[in-house]
Amino acid sequence: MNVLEKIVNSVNSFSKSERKVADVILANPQTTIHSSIAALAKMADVSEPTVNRFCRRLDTKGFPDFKLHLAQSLANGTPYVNRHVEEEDGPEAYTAKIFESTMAALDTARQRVDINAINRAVDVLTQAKKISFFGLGASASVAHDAQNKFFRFNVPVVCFDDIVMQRMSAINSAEGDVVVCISHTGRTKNLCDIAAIARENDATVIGITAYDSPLAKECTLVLSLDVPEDTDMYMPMASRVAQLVLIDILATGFTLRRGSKFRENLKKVKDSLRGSRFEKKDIN
Amino acid sequence: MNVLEKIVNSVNSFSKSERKVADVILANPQTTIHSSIAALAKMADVSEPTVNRFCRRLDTKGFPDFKLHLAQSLANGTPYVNRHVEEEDGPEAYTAKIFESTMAALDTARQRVDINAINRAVDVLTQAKKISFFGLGASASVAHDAQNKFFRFNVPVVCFDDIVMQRMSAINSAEGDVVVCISHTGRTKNLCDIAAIARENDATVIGITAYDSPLAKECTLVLSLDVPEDTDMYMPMASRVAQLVLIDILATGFTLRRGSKFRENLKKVKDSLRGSRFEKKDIN
DNA sequence: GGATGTCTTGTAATTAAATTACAGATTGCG
DNA sequence: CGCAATCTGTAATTTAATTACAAGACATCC
Repeated sequence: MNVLEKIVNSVNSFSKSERKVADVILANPQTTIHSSIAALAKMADVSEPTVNRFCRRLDTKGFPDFKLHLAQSLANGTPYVNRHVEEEDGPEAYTAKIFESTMAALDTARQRVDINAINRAVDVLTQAKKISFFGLGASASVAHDAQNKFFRFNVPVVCFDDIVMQRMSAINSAEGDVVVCISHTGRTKNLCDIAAIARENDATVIGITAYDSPLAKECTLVLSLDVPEDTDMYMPMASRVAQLVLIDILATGFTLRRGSKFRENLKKVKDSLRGSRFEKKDIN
Repeated sequence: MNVLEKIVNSVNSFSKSERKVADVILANPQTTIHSSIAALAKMADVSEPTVNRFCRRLDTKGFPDFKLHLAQSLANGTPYVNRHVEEEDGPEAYTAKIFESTMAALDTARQRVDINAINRAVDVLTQAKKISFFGLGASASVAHDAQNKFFRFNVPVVCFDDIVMQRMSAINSAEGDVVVCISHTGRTKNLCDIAAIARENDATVIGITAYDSPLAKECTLVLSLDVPEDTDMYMPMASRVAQLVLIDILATGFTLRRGSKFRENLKKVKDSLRGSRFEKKDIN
């Protein structure tokens, strides 16, 4: 609950002087946050400790902390919370909710992600002789995206969404090869097999999947994104976005590790696309 | 302008020590507002006056005033700012930056997206006889993802990332068919052709692309996502995430339009996957 | 290449602010 | 009316923030 509401709600439990303080604050909250305790005490015609006690009563650590809370209340933000889409939602509602819950998911992913694991993954990827991205179902498109990114780096990279091809590819892998297996749940049997086969053939296996999953057990290195998913929709949504961002991070780490000279190379790749596009001047 | 953005914008005009302060604050803004100037100075490994000078440089009266502004910024709903990855960034830094700039991109996308257009797109999609998703390059994986989602709805859906197949598919389209063309820039020649061909054959063409682009001109309906992209990296990152979220929104709108009975169908699809997976009980 | 001036940064002193401890006042109740 | 409990204010203490100043880094110009 925000502090302003809290003041209004508990106005009855205040003593006479505390109420004076409450009145002044409610009358000019904007002034309050820029006042010292002395100034506010004077405005409310009470003593400074009274103001301080008032702040404590509202579960804040003291006057400065109270001002902080008040400032936030005034800015009145409801940062991203996970909001579920409901049956009767209109377009505005579900659009906003999906954006917000995706952002909330990214926020938790950011907090939980293991930087060390990322760093090690980047290590492994930069030294790879060949990189393979495997995913099935919804994760297949993430694998495709990863291929598209790493392809630009001019390293041998493959991507299969076909179990048979994945299997063949895994069997042919060798030391120095890196296989990235992507699965939100980590419980897709076929993919676990692929990971096992790849490891038997001395490839390094990176899993973008859940900790403690069967797939994770088969991997050399696990990148986990504990993202809450709105299971009501029966579709992987936020989890897959988080996976993509993780791919972006790995790709970025890769380019940074390779140094600035390498970045020029990327520019060349991008420029090479120009021929297939309409120039920007054409349209303006 | 909010203080957080201000910090990011003026990062170049900072001195070495001030920059250290900026980094610490951007890395943990929540902690900052509950810290004393001494604690923050220690975290940034600078002296207390340096922190104070930093605050002054940002047009605040001093440290306490700065904390107030910061608190308001954090509450204001846009805690995430677009931060560019730089050469010397370590894993923590670039990971945080990519997460944050992606969230910032989603935030601007949310604000700029045209709800009416979304609603009409959902209309069109629910009535489609057949849905086709076409994309090239980085957008191909978005098209794949869309296919995966809409496939669950038990509607005829195809997806091609091959120009020839796209062309054939477009030529064979008819009234009642919906073609979704995905391109961040909207300037890929081949895709413009596809859109034109599909329209000539009476299909409805939805473009997930930039306004005023050649592709947009060929479309019946344009869904635009004006997302700022970190062009230094020469890779589509945030734009593609925004596209995916848009796909999620369309898919969600689709299911809601179809009603609750239809949702049960989705559950069935999901349950059907169970056979290919390890049960959750197996691992706990 | 060295000297000079400017800009940055830190140490120590000062000032301002907030908090605590305590004592006086007020109110309610027997 | 008197006692107890609660409330409120004064003064002392502590804590935090700011200022003043000096040392160091850096660039520039001779």
